[in-house]
Amino acid sequence: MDRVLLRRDGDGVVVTELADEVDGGGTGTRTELSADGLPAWVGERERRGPVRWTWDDTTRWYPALLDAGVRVERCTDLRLTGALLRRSPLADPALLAGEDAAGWPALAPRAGGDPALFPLDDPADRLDPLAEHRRQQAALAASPHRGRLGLLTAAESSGALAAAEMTWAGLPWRADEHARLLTRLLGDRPPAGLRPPVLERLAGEVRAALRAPDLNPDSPPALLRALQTAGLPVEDTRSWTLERFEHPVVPPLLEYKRLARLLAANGWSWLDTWVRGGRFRPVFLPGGVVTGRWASHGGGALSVPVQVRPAAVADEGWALVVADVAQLEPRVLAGMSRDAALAEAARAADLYAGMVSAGVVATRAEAKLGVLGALYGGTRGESGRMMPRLARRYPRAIGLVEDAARAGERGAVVQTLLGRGSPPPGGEWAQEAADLGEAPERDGRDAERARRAWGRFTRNFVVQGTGAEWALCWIADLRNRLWRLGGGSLHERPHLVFFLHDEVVVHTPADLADEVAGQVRAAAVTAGRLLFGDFPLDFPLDVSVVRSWADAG
DNA sequence: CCGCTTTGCGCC
DNA sequence: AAAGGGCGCAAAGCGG
Repeated sequence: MDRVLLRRDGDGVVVTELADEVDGGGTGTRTELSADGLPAWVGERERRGPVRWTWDDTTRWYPALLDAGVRVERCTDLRLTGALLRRSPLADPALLAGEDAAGWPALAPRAGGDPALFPLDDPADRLDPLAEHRRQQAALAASPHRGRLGLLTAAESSGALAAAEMTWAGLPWRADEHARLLTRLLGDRPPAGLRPPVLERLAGEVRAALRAPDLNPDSPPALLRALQTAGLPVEDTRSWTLERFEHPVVPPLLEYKRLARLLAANGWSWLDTWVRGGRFRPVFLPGGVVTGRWASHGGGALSVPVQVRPAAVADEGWALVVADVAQLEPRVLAGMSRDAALAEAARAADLYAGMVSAGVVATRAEAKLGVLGALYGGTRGESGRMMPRLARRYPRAIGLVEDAARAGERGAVVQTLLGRGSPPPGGEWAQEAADLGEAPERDGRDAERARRAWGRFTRNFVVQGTGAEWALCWIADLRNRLWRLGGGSLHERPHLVFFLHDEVVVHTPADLADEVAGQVRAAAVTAGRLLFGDFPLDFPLDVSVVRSWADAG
């Protein structure tokens, strides 16, 4: 595989052919290009044969290439792979140290919006991508688990390409459908600063039921006081708290909260801000979550409510292929722990049903509670009562998450199957996480509680993180399969438009939709093999071919 | 007035 | 005895 390094140099670009071997280390042909000339050069080189483009950060290079109609097959995103290697217990930190090494972890992705290829004073320009590449190759080569880390870094980089392409293509979004939906639920769009009619009516009902004529139901403290004055013994105003009470205020208040949430999160101003030219274009941030899940920026992409999904509609003559994995995390746990009994339950399309038929638990609900408790560290109530039974029937799986929890409690770092390391306790991420939670530790009990909380985090980390690795492999393989299905440029072929942890949406010409569905399944099989080899484990998908996202599932 | 924190809720 | 993971976002509240 040829490897070509790109780096900015003043107003231009320096392109260097690299030898892929570490020791070879030599650099070959060096070409200088203008920024304008880059896309054509990349496109031509890509057509000539397989290349792994090596650059500091995909968000700094790829959007401009896509705008110019150039799609690349593979890359190394040094920002992302460096972050992986520097935190991985499978890589030697000494090999990653160097003069400009400190700048790499600090490098932030470019959050889009700014189409300029070369912004002024980019901190990335003070970094040396060739030196960083050599450090990373050395760390990979010296790792006792070179294969796993190599797969992980390749998958992470593919994810960066997929993420950029998804933002570029956008999720098809019918603003007219969305507006119709809002009007149906909320009434006509009000002038700025006023409530829509339906909310105004519900607010009136809430005020009447609480005998609080001036109440602003959007203010939690005011609402709490009004509820308490009306005799409701509540300590907060959450919906699930209110649900427990029979009081005339509850139905209109719950309805008010539901609709106020819709207005605030996905109302008319969301539409104005985030939908342009029939597309919703969130920015996806691969590796944005410590576990390896993606984060997102803009428009709340990772929590598009079911309520507004009717507005995601394929173009005329096109279809959406929506696919999600059933119970990804318990299946991944079965694979990484090589727990044959849990894998056997996972043979069924519904893992929880598989547990029932194996006689482990009596009902599906119990199975789900027990499994979620094992993944999250829930030990209270019914979830906790299931644990001994699960531990007896699935000793390897439960043992793996228990070990991860104990490791976290004693301050050790844990890792995913492919070697992503958990953040160290007491480190930056841990501080932020703790700050969001409780007050500083004051005594032994608080310290003990914090240790347990960290154990729950590391317990979940190994499973959530390995699940994210499966999903990365899935979309990386799917991305290439989709490219081979069609012809023309990216937006003329079937292409990914959305990804959410264990779910993908593909926008495709309608006549290719069934083929796309097949490729989505084939990619899932590939992902399972890449992570778990020939360990017998199913990842059943729920795949729908639909016009609107709302019709999936 | 701004910027940060808190609250609550959407997704997995 | 108690013990539920990860995010993003908007509005209200609060302090400077």
